[in-house]
Amino acid sequence: MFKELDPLLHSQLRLAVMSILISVESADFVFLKQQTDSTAGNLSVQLDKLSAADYIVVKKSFVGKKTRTTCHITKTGREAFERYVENLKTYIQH
Amino acid sequence: MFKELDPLLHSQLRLAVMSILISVESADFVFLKQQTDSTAGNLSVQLDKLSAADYIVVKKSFVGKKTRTTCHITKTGREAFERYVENLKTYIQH
DNA sequence: TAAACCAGTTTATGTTATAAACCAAATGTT
DNA sequence: AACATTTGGTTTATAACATAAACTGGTTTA
Repeated sequence: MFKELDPLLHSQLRLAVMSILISVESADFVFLKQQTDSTAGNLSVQLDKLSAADYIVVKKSFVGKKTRTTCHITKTGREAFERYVENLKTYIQH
Repeated sequence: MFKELDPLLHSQLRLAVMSILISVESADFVFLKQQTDSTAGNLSVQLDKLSAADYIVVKKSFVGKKTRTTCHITKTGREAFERYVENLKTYIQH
């Protein structure tokens, strides 16, 4: 009846991050922080978790002298997100 | 952009319970346990939380000599669920 | 009358989400 | 130049949470 909800995605901030990353080639830390209205600490932790699960890839580079952390979604991440959304529908279709 | 997700509903088991209760007049403990495939302990705790928030009402009665715990959703609960679903759509519509 | 069962509740524990504190480098201010 | 502030994060501490395990109180069965 009810399908399992991937705990990694069933989290407000991680879901928001994935929701952004699924519709964009890549997004940097500052952009994600703005869009999700999160604190840097929280975002940093959640990006780590998503990247540890290979749902996203995090790249660090420089723009001039400033560091830039860029994220993009992986195939695994995209599939997990799609599955999460499908499974979620078993809860909210009434 | 992303709407807040009611933490009380953003929980797999509580969401499943509310999902059932929104489409039925009432449901008893044993039925909810079966449908959600949860343990009695977990279900008991989560029903308490939903009822503490006035999202559901829990009634205890007897059927013969056996106790029966029956639950039904409240107006508050119904509204919270509808809002949760609407807010969730800001995350999954892509 | 003891064992097993039913319908739950309470308690203990590991996990999680989150904020607070921190850090290093760059930039602005006097 | 020196000092403060901002930027772009990471690490750490903590409170809340989800969950399972243990327990309870009554009931049926052997």
